[in-house]
Amino acid sequence: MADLSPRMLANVADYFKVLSEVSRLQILCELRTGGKNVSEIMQATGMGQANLSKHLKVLTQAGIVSRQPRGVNVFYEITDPVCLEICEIVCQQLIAQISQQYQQWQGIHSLGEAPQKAL
Amino acid sequence: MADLSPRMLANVADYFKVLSEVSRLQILCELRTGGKNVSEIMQATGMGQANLSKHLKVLTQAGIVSRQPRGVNVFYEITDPVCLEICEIVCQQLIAQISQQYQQWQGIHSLGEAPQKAL
DNA sequence: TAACTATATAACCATTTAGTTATATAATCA
DNA sequence: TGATTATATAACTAAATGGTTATATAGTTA
Repeated sequence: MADLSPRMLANVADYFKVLSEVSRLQILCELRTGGKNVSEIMQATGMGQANLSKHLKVLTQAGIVSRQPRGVNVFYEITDPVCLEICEIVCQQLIAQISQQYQQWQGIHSLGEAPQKAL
Repeated sequence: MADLSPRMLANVADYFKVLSEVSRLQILCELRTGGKNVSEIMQATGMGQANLSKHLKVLTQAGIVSRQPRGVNVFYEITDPVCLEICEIVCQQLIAQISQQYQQWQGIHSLGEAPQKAL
């Protein structure tokens, strides 16, 4: 954290809040491989139309995706690669946590028992 | 995002949710330079005692900080450097966004006007 | 053991927000 | 222009959550 002003902390918190909903992460997952219009995202995620529209608005206002009307459709695209970057980092961190917990569990249960069995 | 299972998405969302509150970011800021006990964090942040205790529980359960009772006091410490790493990345991203917006604004307002004045 | 201090928890309130339903807007086509 | 389709918005409900106050717990000291 380069800047520690309350203002900056609030902005960082807001950014994380946008990424703290499964529905919005789903949308970003679908857009990873390229932009899509609303109907395509709706079909891919199975979300309701109004709900999807609201989440897309949140992502757009956060500057994470861009909105481009194209005739009848509206095309959304990820404009902030950082969001995917930090998702990736968090994924790896969570996997590391779980792996670490398992190793601790294994260590506890191998005391005096047959440790090779678990492998 | 390496894994895209709904389970993993939910875990990622939960991780971001922990970081999506100013109070918890404040706590992490205070712990950046080293562990502190509750009283020290309370004084540094000005948070209420019960409120602080709840936030520390959330951070602990997320595996981001560790809890170590030491006599009467309880010592908290960051155990997950990834949380600071991604905060830093988001900070830089937000600064880049604002800088970019300013340059766009500047571009618009320099059309036909004296562009050097703004500098 | 009693008093004191540090921390955690319970109960409560107010606010926020995700999802749904219904409606509005805007573009296309007949 | 009217009908149709795609997207956005308004209104509402239910659930989650941050902050506060009061109380409980646990370690320390007299």
